[in-house]
Order: sequence, then C-alpha cells, then structure tokens
Amino acid sequence: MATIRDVAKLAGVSTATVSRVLNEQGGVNSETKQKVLDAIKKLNYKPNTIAKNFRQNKTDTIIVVIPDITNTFFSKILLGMQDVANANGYNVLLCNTNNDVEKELEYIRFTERRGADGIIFLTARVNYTNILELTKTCPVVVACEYIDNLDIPTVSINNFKAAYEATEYLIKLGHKKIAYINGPKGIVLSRDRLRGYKAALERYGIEIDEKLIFEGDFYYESGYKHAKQILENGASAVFTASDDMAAGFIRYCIDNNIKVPKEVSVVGFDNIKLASIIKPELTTIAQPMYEIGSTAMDMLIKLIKGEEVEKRNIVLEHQLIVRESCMPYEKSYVKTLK
Amino acid sequence: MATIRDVAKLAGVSTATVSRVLNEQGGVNSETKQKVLDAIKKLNYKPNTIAKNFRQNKTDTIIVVIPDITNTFFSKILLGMQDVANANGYNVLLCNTNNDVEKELEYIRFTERRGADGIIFLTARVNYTNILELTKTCPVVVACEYIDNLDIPTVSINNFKAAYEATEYLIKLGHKKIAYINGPKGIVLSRDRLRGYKAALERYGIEIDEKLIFEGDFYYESGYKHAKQILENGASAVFTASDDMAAGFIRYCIDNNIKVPKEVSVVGFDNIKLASIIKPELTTIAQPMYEIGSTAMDMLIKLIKGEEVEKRNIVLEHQLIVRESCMPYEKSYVKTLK
DNA sequence: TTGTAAGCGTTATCAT
DNA sequence: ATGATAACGCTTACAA
Repeated sequence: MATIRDVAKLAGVSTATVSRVLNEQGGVNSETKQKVLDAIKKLNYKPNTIAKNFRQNKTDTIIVVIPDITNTFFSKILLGMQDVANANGYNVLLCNTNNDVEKELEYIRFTERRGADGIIFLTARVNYTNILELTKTCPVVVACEYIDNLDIPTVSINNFKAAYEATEYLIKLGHKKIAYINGPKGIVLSRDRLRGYKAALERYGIEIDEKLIFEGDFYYESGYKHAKQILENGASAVFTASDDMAAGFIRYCIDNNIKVPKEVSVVGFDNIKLASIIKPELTTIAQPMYEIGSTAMDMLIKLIKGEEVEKRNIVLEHQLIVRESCMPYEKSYVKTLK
Repeated sequence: MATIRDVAKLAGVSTATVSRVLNEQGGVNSETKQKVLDAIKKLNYKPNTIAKNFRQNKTDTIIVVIPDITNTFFSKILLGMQDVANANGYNVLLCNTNNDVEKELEYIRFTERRGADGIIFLTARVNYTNILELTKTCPVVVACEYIDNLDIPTVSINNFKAAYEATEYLIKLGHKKIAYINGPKGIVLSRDRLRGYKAALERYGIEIDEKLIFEGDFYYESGYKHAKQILENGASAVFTASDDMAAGFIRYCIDNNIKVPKEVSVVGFDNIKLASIIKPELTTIAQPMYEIGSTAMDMLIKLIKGEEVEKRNIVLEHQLIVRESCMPYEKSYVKTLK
C-alpha cells in the first residue's frame, strides 16, 4: 500500500507538498501539483484515514445510540441526522442497543476512548448520571426526551403536553373510561406521557382508574396483549404511547370482531407510516421525526466545534393528526345499545 | 487528557508495561499491575482508540451500505450483522444511500482509504465493476444478491427460484392473468425475480403479457400506484417483489372496495412484519433475514482475518408462507359472476 | 518481569 | 513555493 512518502519520492517533492495538494490548501505551483497528481495516480495512492484522524485527533464520526433499529420511528429520525452529519463531513456510526442498558454503557465507553467525536442518544435507559459524567469529556445530545435540571442538551417534543392533548381529545369526544398503554417505566418520556394523561383526566374531573393504566414496551405485541384486559375493564377509548401498540390493540379488536372506532376509539403516538397504512387509519400524535434528527445533529456538531449553543433544551412542535380510529362516545356502539 | 505516558510516569513504570496491563497480556507482576491500575484510576485515563487503530492499522469497523434504512427488511438483516460483528469485536458503521449511486461510490472510497476494515453491500445500484475493483484492496461481501461469474462473495436466497415458486403457487390456484410488480431495473435481484416469474408462466404454457408486468421501487406507494392499471388489465392475481408494494396494492383495493382475495389474489416478497399485521394477512416469500445478515458478516470477518472461505456464494433457503391473501381462481368473485 | 526505542502515515510548524 | 522534521499515542520487537 503506497504511502504519502512513496508519492513524494516519485513526484520528487516533499511529503508536505503532497499533503498540501491532497488537502487542496493552495500555495502549490501548478506544475508541482501536476507532478504530485500524476504520482498519486500512478501509485494508485489512497490517503490513510486513520493516520489522518490520529494526527488531527478526531474521527469525523458521530455515534447514534438507538434502542431499536427495526422501529421506523427511529429510522426516520436517523434520516434527519444523517443528512446533517454528512453535510458537515461527519459519518454516523449507528449503534443498536436492543434496549439493553449494558450496551448503552459500552457505547459510552467507546466514545470516551475517542472512538467518536460525539454521541447522540435516542432515548436513554441508562441512569442519567452516566450521561452527565460523559458530558464532561465529550459532546452529548439526548433526543426524544426532555431532561430538565441536569445540564444535558436535549431535543424533543413536549411529551407531557402531547399526551395531555391526546387524552383531552378523547375526553371531548365524550369518553370517560379512557385506558392508557404507557411505554416502559424508567424512561423519562414514559413518565412525562403518563403525567400528561393523568393531568387531562384530572382537569376534566375524571377519576384516575389504575385498572385502566398499563405498562407496555412500545411494541405491537404489547398492544395486542393488553387489549383483552382493557376491553374487559370497560374502556370505551384507548390512548397508547406508540403507534405500534395502537396497531396491536386494533388488531386484537379485528381478531375478536370488535369494531374500531364503533366500539372503541384508539389514539396512537408517533405518526409512523404504519399509522396511515392500517385500517382504520390511526389518529395519533405526530412527532416531527426528521426535524428532531436534524436539530439534534446540528446541536451536537456545534458542541463538537466548540460553538455557542443558544438553547440547550429544544422543544419542537407536535401535532394531533385526526384520522379514522376515534368516534364520539355518544355515537358509539356501546352507547347505542342502551 | 492523560496519555499512556502520564500513567507510566505516575506508576513509575514504562509505557510498555502499561500497555501490557491495558491489553491484559499477562507477564506482569501483580504488584506492578496494581500500581498501573491505580495510576489509571487516579488520572481517569482512557486509552485513545484512534492511536491504537493507527498503530495496528485497523479500525475494527465494518461498513454496511444499506439502500433504505426505513425498510424493516433491511433492519432485520442488520440485526444479524450486528450480533456477529459485535461478538467478534467489530463495530458496524451503517451507511444509508437512499438508493443513490453516488453515495455508494462515496462509501467505497471511504473504505479504500482504510476508514473501515471491510464492507458489505445490501443490494448494489452501482456497476459491479466498481465493487470488483474494490475487492482487490479490501474485503467485500454483497448480501441479498447472487452474482455469478464475477468473483464477488455473496449471501442471498435463490431469487429466481423464489419468484418461480410464488408464481407457480398462483398458477396452481388456477390463475392465468397474473401481474407482476418488479423492483427497479438495474438491480440484479429484480432481474432474477422477473426471470423466475416468466419461467413459471412459460413452464405452464401461459403466455407472457408485458401489459401485466410493472416496474416498481419496492415502496408501498408504488404498489398502490400500479394497482389501477393492473386491475384494469384484468389480472386476477398479483405477485410483487416486496411486501410493501403488496400492502400498497391491497390498500388500493380496500379504498376502491375491491375484495382481497375474493377478487384479486396477492403474493408479496420478504415476509416483513407488516405482512402479518395487515388484513388480509399477506401470503409471501420469507427470506431468512437474520441469517442473511449473520452469514454475510461471518463471511466478511473471515475475509478480513485472511481465513479460508469455503464457499464464496452462499445461497440460503427461502420459504413460501401461505396466509390469507390468495384464493383459488375457481372460487373467486370474478369467476362466480359468470 | 520490565524497559528502551522504533515506527505506524499524516499534518503542521518553522525554515529556507 | 517548498522542504525538513517533530509530533500525535500507542504497540511491539528486542534487550536487559
């Protein structure tokens, strides 16, 4: 494998000159430049990226820690991240944790060892003190979760408010027995959404019924699994912390000949593509996925470059997307029966 | 940032000894080792990965070039890749091309410059000579496509045979006007699947009707888009080169009150999760996604390590999964009408 | 068991 | 405009 020295020798110049040509720094005589270019071609020389990175003490690589790569919600966010990263000359090293805290810690270690210039977490399972520790030695951004009090940069929607609005929407349709399938405990956004759900009920004087609150894991299967109990407990509407769970819930209804929204109304969360593919189309909270990704990456790159970041906790707008999966309680089947 | 020299100095030993402790090579007195460990702790020393990589002339990183990260088919494959890579101490650098040839070339260049130890393509848009060129300087594996004649290692199913069997299944159900929505031209697997489709028709003496053959792009929308024409051209069954396109086709039918499979039978390809989420559940060709990923990564790592690879073109087994989206032509609505 | 020192390929500083 | 050379942090012969 040819090195810069081989090129220099063949071109009859110094390595410094070759380097200047390579990096298009100018200040090189055009004849000299041509000689160098010829030598590069002749030797089929490819600059060694590792050596360059080593010398410059940077990797041009950013780690993105993702809890589940098969979830299209995350892959949409990734799209925004990659565009911004590539536009700034960075590569994205995608790390899938499968919701495993140990893996998260592994990637934190990797970054500390300068395997990457910065790191973004899409939802963290790990104790925040670990991340806080990391911020001291390395640029970090957390996306999708809002963390106050701790000095960790974040980009997210207002999960509390979004869940509040989704619940309020169902309340205003006349529903009173509204079930909620939450994300896993121990994740900040689960906590926030649960609070939003409860706050809405309280605001409208509906008693909180713990028998209508379930802990899911965001997956389709967990929506399906809890459906039976939810229905048996008399809910006329369900709000879920992910579209996948909503889809699972609806599928249970289809399999058991229960009509959505005629017999149960359903609201999801995320507005992934699936939400508009299934029938009935899902009413859901839309997160600006691409924008979350691009904004988070933008912030991280500023942090890496040591630029000033005006706002360290960015909150983006969500939106309730009304489609076909809800119906006023008044018109619903259960009501009509009486 | 503390270096190995700082640690050596504080522990009162040489850098060689620190390195030995760091890499757990043994042959270090346990007292000495303890001194080193103490110094590491005291200085909060983290070994510099780039320096190590540089010295050892490797990155422990493998590039995976993916045409579309939001496609769960690819992310499932990725799961298998990551497991094998991580088990062998490699990181996976995921590169999304969005089906852009220019981006593919970019990642080829990146690898040539030793930015990674090896590269896997999940379907290539690029001219194969570019990849062939790359194989001379760098370990390469192509997954999902079988390429004969050229000496490029591959892992895939037999796409010809799979498409043949899917088509044959429809023929045996009595269908004669069977439409096919292919993947994009210029991809080897599109070519192979199209051949399989045509071969089955020929084998059973059904004339090939070019008006029933469409070029899609694997996406949901392209299944939806071609549905009208397919139906107008009188097809009683459709085979598509991806589950997403099949889902799009079915959705068009739902939107236009056409019953699947009562009025049209549909067979997809890939067996992604969506196939069993939608109604009717999709009959489809199952690819062993995880296994394709793990096998490809396994092969690449062997290549990187310079180990012998017995078989350079691995073909894994596919399977026709029969669900709800097909029906015998005899029983179908159109037939019944007569 | 431990230490010395060369060297990986590049960039960047300082001369010329 | 060009060159000489130190330096980046680590591993690894080889020597002791």
